[in-house]
Amino acid sequence: MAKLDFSPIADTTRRAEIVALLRRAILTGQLEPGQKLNELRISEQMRVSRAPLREAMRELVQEGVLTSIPYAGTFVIEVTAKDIIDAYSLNQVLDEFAIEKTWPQRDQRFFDELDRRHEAVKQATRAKDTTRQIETALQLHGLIYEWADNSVLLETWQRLTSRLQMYFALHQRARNEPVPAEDVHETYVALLKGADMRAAQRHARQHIGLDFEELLAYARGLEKRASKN
Amino acid sequence: MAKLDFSPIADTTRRAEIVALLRRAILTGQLEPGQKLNELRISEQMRVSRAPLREAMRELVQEGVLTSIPYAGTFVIEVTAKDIIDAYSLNQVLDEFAIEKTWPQRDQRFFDELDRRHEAVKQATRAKDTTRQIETALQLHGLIYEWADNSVLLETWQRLTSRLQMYFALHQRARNEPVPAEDVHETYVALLKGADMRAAQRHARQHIGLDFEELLAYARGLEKRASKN
DNA sequence: GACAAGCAGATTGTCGACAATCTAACAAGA
DNA sequence: TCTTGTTAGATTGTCGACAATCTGCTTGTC
Repeated sequence: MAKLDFSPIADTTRRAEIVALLRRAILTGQLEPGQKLNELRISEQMRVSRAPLREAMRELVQEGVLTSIPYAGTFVIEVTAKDIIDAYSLNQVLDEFAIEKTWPQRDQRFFDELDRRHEAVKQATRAKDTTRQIETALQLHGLIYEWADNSVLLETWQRLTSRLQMYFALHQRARNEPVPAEDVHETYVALLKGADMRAAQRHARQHIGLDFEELLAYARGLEKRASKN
Repeated sequence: MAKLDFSPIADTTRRAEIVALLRRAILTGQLEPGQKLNELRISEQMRVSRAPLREAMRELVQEGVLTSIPYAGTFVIEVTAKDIIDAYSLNQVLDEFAIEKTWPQRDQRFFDELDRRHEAVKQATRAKDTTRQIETALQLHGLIYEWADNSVLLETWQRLTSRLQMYFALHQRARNEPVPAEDVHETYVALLKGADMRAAQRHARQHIGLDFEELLAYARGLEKRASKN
């Protein structure tokens, strides 16, 4: 018999679908930071009872994109400048580690996948689909984590990604500008294919630092608005 | 009026208590890796309905100490040698980062807290309370994370800690030996009080590496047993 | 005896209803 | 006017029952 590896079949619980729906709504900014999630209203809209909805919300709380106060409600997390700084500085450290672990494991499959994801970003950019652009850019960036062969690291990155995606989405949504058409990932991809690991690590630090400044400015704006209340 | 800052009052939901109970049972090794958690049985034992129990289990799944398969059940995670290696190597990186961030913020309160936690470890060691010894040692270790002033880093550490605690507990339980009476944290504490940050970082790497070898041997043993089935 | 179909029991997933708690508006008193 | 007590409404937390799914056994067939 030919050895064929099937992917696990999809989770067919309502809970899993609710998690996906809610996560997407949060990460694309459709649900705004600080907003309260009314269980009854949402469960009616989704045509689902509160039980699986509540379980889904528990997962997202643990995932870090929701926060829950007993008997008061569950809310989308607030975004502060400090949160963004914290997430980014940790991300830099993890990037370095991921690159180090991935480096000796790079092979043709890695390079192919790298190109594939890079292409996906370019396509989303051409289509001016900002949401998808953010998604694909993070997926491109996540490859080094998937290749690092460290399950705990990968988990950590995925948690971090949720927030980064949310931050970027809010940022994009706020400035409401056409996205940059130039390809900012060209150098990154080239360095990952190259022979100088240190250079790749350095670039990851700086490359990330680029959008960081903008993001930070946005977060500071948020805080200023909040303090006026 | 005297300015007194109250700590937030405790969560008084059944769910929160169930989470605490289950987590403790898992992290102390009372619930063995791979073991299935029967919802009905547990809910009856705790005199609680399945709803809050299930929500609690969702949290622990997301926390990484349980794993869930739809319509099949929820299980305590299995521990493999690779998991331990992964957790440890990430922990080393995070330690370095935490020390770096904590370093300029060290003050008298930090040193006092350091001594307090160190004392707690020594006390647990004298009392030969292995469970508590693991707990307090991890708390001592966690101080640099609390002091680093990076919420995302702290979260990450707490997730990692859960597993580390579980690994240590299983290890202790397996070898069933009296715990080391000598104080292995003396140098670590001294270095954190000192002036040489690099030295502290180096020691964190090595100090952790110490028990690591033993832990790894235990994990390898586990895998050997598993493969016999 | 080997094997597939089908059935029974157990377990998880989901539902609708009730209990506990919070919030905000209002009334009463200093 | 400010504070405190009360109450009604809304919302979250919890419960017990039902539906969907899985597992292992039995039965029948070859």
